[in-house]
Amino acid sequence: MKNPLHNLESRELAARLSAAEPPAEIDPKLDALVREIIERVADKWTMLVLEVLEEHGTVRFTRLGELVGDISQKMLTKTVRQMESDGLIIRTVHPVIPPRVEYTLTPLGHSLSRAFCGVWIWAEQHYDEIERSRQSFRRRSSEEQ
Amino acid sequence: MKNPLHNLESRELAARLSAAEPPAEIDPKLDALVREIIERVADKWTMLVLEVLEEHGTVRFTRLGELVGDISQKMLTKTVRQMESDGLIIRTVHPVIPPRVEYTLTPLGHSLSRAFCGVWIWAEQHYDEIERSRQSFRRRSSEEQ
DNA sequence: CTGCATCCCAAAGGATACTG
DNA sequence: CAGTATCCTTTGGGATGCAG
Repeated sequence: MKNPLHNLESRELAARLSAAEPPAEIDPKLDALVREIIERVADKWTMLVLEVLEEHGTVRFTRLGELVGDISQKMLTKTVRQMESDGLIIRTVHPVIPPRVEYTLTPLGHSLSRAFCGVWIWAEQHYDEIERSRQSFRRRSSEEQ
Repeated sequence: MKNPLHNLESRELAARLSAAEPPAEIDPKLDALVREIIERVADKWTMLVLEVLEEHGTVRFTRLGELVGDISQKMLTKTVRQMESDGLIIRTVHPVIPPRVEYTLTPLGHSLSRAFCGVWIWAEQHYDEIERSRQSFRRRSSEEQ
């Protein structure tokens, strides 16, 4: 029992067995898997790397870091390893000195990029609305004494 | 200078001024704003709460926690406060005892939900592909001695 | 150049107790 | 019920040094 909010099972269960709510239309295992993916993928560095590779194609390690922005090399390494493991990017090592390692999106990575594209557009369209909302929220918060 | 990967400005700048690369088509300030939104919004708890509210409409605090899953009440509070500040949800307090606080998506929240919908679908369609990719990655990693 | 290893600090997040 | 406050542990993530 990890979730402290989950201490009402009997009541919940009874309500669920008796009541209006349909008996859960989704497979809980699949749901957990999908959630795990969402949690993994809803990560700022992952999304930023994805975006950079979508825009610039094949990119080397250091250049990738520059394009992403304020990311440490440690986080960059970690992020690309994870993305490689998930099949989002391929990592090509050219056995030369100095080493040359290139990263590029896989078809799976491109498909995620397209899926996430809607969120970028949304952010561009609504950032000012969010900004205003934050200001009014701060105002409301401060004026309640 | 926050990014240790950024120590090549002079070369970079020269290359940028001289070369093939178009002189940056985007306003850096706006880019920073959009990135901040993405970083904020590409958060697992935010996305899960968004999804729950999209599916269940108006929901009370405790019920929201149950539906989201393994979230502590501390994180739930923090997440909904932030989402309220960003204008994604509205929080309605009914002055009764025991207190009744209800959360529901704003139009802005719904629009983000729709934008992020593509990622959910992507996750459902590709989770098995990711799973297989991870397994083969682990295999490749372990067999290189 | 592209990392990995290490140390270290700050932020995320859980557990528990308490309040209106 | 819906939080806030506190304490504590875990993780994220930067800095630095070193290796192939």
